Amino acid sequence: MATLGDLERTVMDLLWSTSGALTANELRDSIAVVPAGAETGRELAVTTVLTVLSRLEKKGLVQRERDSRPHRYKAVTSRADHTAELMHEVFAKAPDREAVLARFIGSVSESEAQTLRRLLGA
Amino acid sequence: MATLGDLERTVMDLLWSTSGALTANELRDSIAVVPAGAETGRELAVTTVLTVLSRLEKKGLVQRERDSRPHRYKAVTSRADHTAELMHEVFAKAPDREAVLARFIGSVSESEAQTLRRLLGA
DNA sequence: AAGTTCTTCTACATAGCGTAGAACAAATTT
DNA sequence: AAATTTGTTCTACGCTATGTAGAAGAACTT
Repeated sequence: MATLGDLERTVMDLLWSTSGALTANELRDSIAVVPAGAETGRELAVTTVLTVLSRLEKKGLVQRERDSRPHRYKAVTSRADHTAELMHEVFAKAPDREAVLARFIGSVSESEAQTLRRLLGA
Repeated sequence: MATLGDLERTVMDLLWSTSGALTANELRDSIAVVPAGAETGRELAVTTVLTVLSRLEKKGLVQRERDSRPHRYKAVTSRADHTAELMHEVFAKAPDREAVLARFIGSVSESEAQTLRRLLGA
């Protein structure tokens, strides 16, 4: 799976935290409000957002509703799915999986370990 | 942590599967023998390997022994450590960790799940 | 000192991403 | 329907990461 750039990531985060589908303009507005750090709330050009959306669509992360006129975009998978997929991708490439798991487990918090125990169930 | 390119990855894999430290020439030779897929076993220029090694050093993935004359290079962390770190990095960025864990667990094999149970102890 | 071997510097091509104007298409208004 | 507004597509440019390596400089050998 492709790596996401900063803006791509921002857009995906917005789409992921929205149940419905969003238009390029809605996204543009939301992004302007959330500038990373102390930057001025500069507005992006809508075309910029559209370009990013097209790229995300090509990457298979975003689906576009072409019927409604201001096209609406939504994430294809949930953020959790996406993250888990990324993790698994990295994991699958390793030849020494057991060792990886051991170290990974060592890096999660106790509550997360708890969650894992529960999920792994009986 | 930075993403690795193909050649960078190849070099790291070689370093990871070697206990000792390797020289640029040794790496160059090994790479020539292991061309991805059906490509011809073309040799890289040593300088190419050296450039990559410098970049990996700058990224903190490789340590260089400057005392011995043909400098020797070795991986700073084990592959398992590196992989686990990458996984954790992705994981940490997710706001919905529980969901991520659930999906991740769903993607690992039964034997790996078994390993996880064991690692997580009683 | 001369020759050989190794390292560093510099450089170029390609690809991904942020960015957006220009041109084209569709909807809305008059 | 013509004009105007709104939205989409095409094209493009700059920057950075990466693969690639020659040229030049440094160090070791003989």
